[in-house]
Amino acid sequence: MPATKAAAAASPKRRAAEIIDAAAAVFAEKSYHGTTTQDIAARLGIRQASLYYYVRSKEDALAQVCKLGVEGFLEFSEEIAGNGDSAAGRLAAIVRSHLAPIDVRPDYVKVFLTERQHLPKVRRKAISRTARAYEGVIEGVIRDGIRSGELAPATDPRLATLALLGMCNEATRWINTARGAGVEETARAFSRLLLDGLIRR
Amino acid sequence: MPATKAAAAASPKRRAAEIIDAAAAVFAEKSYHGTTTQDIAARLGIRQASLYYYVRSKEDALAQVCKLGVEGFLEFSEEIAGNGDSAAGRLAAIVRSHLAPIDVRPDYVKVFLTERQHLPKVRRKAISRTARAYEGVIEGVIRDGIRSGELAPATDPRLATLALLGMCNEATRWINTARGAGVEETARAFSRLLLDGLIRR
Amino acid sequence: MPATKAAAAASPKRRAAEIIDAAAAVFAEKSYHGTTTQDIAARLGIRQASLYYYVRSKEDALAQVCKLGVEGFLEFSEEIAGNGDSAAGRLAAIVRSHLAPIDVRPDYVKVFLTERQHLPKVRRKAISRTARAYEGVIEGVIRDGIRSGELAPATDPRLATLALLGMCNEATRWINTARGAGVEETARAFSRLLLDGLIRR
Amino acid sequence: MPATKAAAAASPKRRAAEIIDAAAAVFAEKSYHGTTTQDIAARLGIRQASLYYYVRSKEDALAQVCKLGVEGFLEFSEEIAGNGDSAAGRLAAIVRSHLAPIDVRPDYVKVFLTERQHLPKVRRKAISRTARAYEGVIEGVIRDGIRSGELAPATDPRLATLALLGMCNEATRWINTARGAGVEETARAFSRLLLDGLIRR
DNA sequence: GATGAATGAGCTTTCATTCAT
DNA sequence: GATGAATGAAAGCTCATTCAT
Repeated sequence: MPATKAAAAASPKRRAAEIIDAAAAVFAEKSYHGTTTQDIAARLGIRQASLYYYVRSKEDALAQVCKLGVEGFLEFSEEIAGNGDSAAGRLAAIVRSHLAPIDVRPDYVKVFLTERQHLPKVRRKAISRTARAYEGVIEGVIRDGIRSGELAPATDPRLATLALLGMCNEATRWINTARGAGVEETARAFSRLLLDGLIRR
Repeated sequence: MPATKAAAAASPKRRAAEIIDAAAAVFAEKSYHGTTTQDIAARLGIRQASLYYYVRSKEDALAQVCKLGVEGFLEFSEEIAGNGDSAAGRLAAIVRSHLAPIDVRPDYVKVFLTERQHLPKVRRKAISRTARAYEGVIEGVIRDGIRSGELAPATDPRLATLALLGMCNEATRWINTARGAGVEETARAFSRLLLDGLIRR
Repeated sequence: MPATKAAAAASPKRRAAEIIDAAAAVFAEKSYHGTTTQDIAARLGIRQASLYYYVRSKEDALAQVCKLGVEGFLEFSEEIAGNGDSAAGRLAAIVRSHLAPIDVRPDYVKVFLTERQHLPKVRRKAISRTARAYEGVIEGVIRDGIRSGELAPATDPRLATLALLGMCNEATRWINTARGAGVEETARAFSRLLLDGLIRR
Repeated sequence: MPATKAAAAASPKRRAAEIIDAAAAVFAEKSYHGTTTQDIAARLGIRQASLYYYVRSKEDALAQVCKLGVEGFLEFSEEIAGNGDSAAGRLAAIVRSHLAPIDVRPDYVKVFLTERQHLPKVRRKAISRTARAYEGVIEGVIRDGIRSGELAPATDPRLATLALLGMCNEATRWINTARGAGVEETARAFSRLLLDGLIRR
C-alpha cells in the first residue's frame, strides 16, 4: 500500500512514459515554446522540479515525443509499397496506414509535424531525411502506377504525393473530433477521393 | 538628408507595413513563441525598443499578421460560390483562389494557419467563425454538385472539404520552393486530382 | 538634473566598468561560485536583471575581471628583466612591480589568482600560458645572477621563483589591512628577505 | 560475501573516512561551491543520497575536511618553538613541519586554506583564532632571534612571518607535481632562502 | 522617430536534502 | 547500509515592455 500521493500507480518505466505523454499533450495544445515545464508538471500533478528526475530537459522531452511521433510511418509504407498489389490498392493502404498513428497517438504525430523544427539542427536533419524517404516511397508507387498504365499519365507524382500527405496530415487537427470524423470513415473517403475524384461517372 | 541607414526611404505608413512584414516572416520561420522582439528588430536593422513606435505589443503584431493572412479567403469564395458555373468549375476556382494568397503572402497565411491559436480568446473566436463560414461555403458547393447529379452521390461533403483545405493549406510549407512547385501548376494538379482522381479512364 | 536614481553619475562606458568592479569585489569576497548575480546587483543598487544589460553572463564577468587582474604583470617584468641592472636590482624591481597591481586593484588580482580555474578551458589555458611565461622571465633573471656569480650557486632557480611568487601572491590576503602592511614597506621587506635572508651578518 | 561493488572492503569507520577523503579531493579541485554532492558521490561510485548516511550535510563535510586540514600545524610549531635550538634552526624546523601536512594530505590543507571562509561564522572564527596563534608562534621565534642578535635587527617580524607562510602555503598548488618539486627539496631550498637569501657571500 | 537603459515577471534548470523502502 | 523518487528553494538568464531623452 503506497503511502505517497504521487507515486501511486506507476511502475518505474511507466512513469517516464507518462511524463512524455503529458509533454506530448501540452506541446500539441500550446506549441513547444508556448508550453512551460510547469504546464507539463501541472498536468501530471507533480512539482515542476520533479520532471527533471525523468527528463534531461524540455528539449529532450520534445525529441522523445517527436521520435515516437514519426515511428511507424516509414516502416509500414515500405512494406506496403513492396507488396504485389495494384497501385490503387497500395495507395489506399498507405492512406490507411498513414492515418493510423494519427488515430492512436494524435498528440505525438501533431507535435512531430509542427514542432520538430525546434529541435537542434542535428536531430532535425536526421528526421527530415526520414521524412524525405517516406515521401519518396509514396511518389514511387504513383510513378509505378503511371508507368503500368493504371494511373492517369498526366499526373504529377510529386504534387500528388504532396496532396496525399497534406490532406492526411491536416487530419491531425480534427480527426476523432465533432468537427471531423473517425479514421475508418476518413480513410475510405480520402482513398476514394484520391483515386476516383469527385466527379460522378 | 536622412542620417540613419534603415530609416532611409520610408513613408510613415509604409514603415509600419514593413514592421508587420518582418514580424510575419519571423513568426513564419520560428513560430510566435519562438520569436523574440529582438528577432524582428534585427531583421529590420533597428533596435528592439523602436518596434514599439509602430506596434502596441508582440501580440498586436500577431493579430495584424493574422488579419492580413486571412483576408481574401472568404470574399472570393463567396463570389465564386455564387457565380452560375458548374460545381466542378466552381471548385477549381476555389482551389485557385485559395492558393493565390499562399502564393502572394505565404508568411502571412502560414502564420494565420499555425499561430492564430495564440491570439487572445476573443480575437481567436472571431477568426474561427470566419474560417467556419469559409468551410461552409465550400461544403455548400459540393452539396450543390451532389444534388444536381454532377458529383458522385457517395461523397461525404464535410470530408471532401477538409481534404481540399488540407492539401491546399499544407502547400504553405512548400509552394514556390525547390521541394514543391509554383501556384499555377499546383492549382491545376490539385483541381484535376480532386475532380477526376488518379485512376486513368 | 538626472531624475532616475541609478543612472545618476555614470557615463556610458564608466557604468560597464562599475559593474565589473562590483563583480571583482564580490568574487574576491565570496568566491565565484559562492557569489550570486543578485549579490553583484545589490552592491550596485540595481536589479539583478539589469546586470545583463552590461554583461553577457556571470562567467563573462569573471573573464573580464581575470583579464584586468593579470594585465600589467607580464609587460613590466619583461621590461625589468631586460634593463642592464644587477640581478639583485632586477629582482627587487620585480617584487615591487608584482606588488603594485595588488596594491591598486587587489580584488582583480585576487580573483585572477584564485578563481581563474573556473573559466572555460580555452580561456583558462591562454591565461596559464601567460602565467608560465611570467614565471619564466623571473627564473631567467635568477639564472643570470647565478651564472654571473652574483647569486649563490646552490640556488634552485625554479623553487626560488615559486617562493617569490608565493609570498607576493599571498599578500593579496592582507596587504593594506591592519593585519598586514602597506606596499612600500612590504616590497622593501620582501626584497631584503629574498636577497639577504634573515641571518644577521 | 558482499554483493555491491563499492561497499566491498570497508569497515564502518573506514568508509566514513573515505567519504571525507573524496570530499577533500573534489573540494580541492573544484572549490566548495563549485562542487556538487553528485561530484563527491560519483568519485566514490555511490549514489548522491547515500552520502547522507555518513555526512550530515555538505557543509559538515567541509568542516571535517578543514578540521583535518588544520590539524598538526599548531601542535608541532609550539613544540619546535619551545625547544632550545637556535632561531635559525627553529625556523628551518617550522618550514619543514609546515610543509609536512602539505606533502601528506595536500587536498585537506588546500581546502582548509582556500575554502574555510565558507564555513559558518562560529566555526570560521574559531579556526581563525587558531591560525592567528600559529602566526604568533612563528613571529615569536623571529623576535627571539632578533633580540638575541642572531637575526638581522632591521627585520620586520610580522612581514617575515607572512613571507614564510605565503611561500609555504602556495606550495599546495605545485608540491609533488612536475611543475614543482618534492617536500625535502622544497624545505631545504626555502629554509636557506629565508635564512641566507639569494646573494652569494 | 528612435533608442539606451532599465526592469518585472517568468523561464528552465540545478541542487542539497529528505524519506519510505 | 543504500537508494529511487521527489521536492523546496534558489540560481542564472531571457524577454516584452517602458520611458526619458
